[in-house]
Amino acid sequence: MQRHSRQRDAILENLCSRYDHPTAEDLYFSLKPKIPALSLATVYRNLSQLETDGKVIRIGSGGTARYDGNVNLHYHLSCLGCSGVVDIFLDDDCGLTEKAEKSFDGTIISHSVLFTGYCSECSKQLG
Amino acid sequence: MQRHSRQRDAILENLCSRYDHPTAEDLYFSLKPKIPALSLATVYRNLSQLETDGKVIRIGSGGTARYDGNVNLHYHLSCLGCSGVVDIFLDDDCGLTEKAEKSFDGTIISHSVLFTGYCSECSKQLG
DNA sequence: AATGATAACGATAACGATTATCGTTATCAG
DNA sequence: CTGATAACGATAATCGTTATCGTTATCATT
Repeated sequence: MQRHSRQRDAILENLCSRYDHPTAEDLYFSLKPKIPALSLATVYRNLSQLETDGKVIRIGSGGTARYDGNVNLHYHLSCLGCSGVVDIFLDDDCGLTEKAEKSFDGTIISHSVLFTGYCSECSKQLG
Repeated sequence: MQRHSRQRDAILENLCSRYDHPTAEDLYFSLKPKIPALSLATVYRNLSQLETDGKVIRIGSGGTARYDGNVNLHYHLSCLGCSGVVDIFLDDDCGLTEKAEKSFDGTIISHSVLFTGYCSECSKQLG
């Protein structure tokens, strides 16, 4: 039985109001002023719970995990310059799931695409 | 100046001869009998070197990284049942890179697709 | 073949992100 | 209002990975 919690509300609300794919620690420091008693463990706990509830997406781009409050189908680019993550919106999923299901014998539930390269700003700086 | 090393050869050879996407530790234990003095640090060191040399692919599916000696374009499925990783071969990349380049202002170097679901064996068991 | 510079090694300490523990607090059905 | 317990905060523990450091192996140059 899942109970209501102010902390979980605040975490989800904060995450959904931003588009910079914060880490658990980013969220922690962002919420600390509003909820001084907040613990980092609580942020991790709730992020993983929100993920299993399908309300949040974890982007496991190596080292530190980042989170996204937008659960609609879209992809990400991990920038080699600033090591940030930016959204990549395509019109469709290119039929990736159907093609994959034809080529193998198991069950596909979801998929994620992670591009590697340089974001708009870092691209300009490199010329 | 990169020097030759028996350990690196053995790691690459072992990785390329198998299709189970082993972790660094898997490779370590697999090679230990043949090279008793091998250190786990050496395995990590060489895997990351082989990765930057483009001879190996790191699959950063959350927790523990797995490695793939097949550097040709193909994708992976992370099985929710056995938590293994299996290959997904598609005929093409569905034009993913071109579509993404049109929809955003930066530079794309590569991409990876990770499907989530159940492998052939785990699918059958679930019926 | 011997030499010397240094890349790579092995062992292990350090690191950092995440998870587990545990006593306390907040939620909520009865 | 009350009791059961989900969730909390603080912090210790875990675990994959990286850094350190003294030693060894590689290899271009004698």
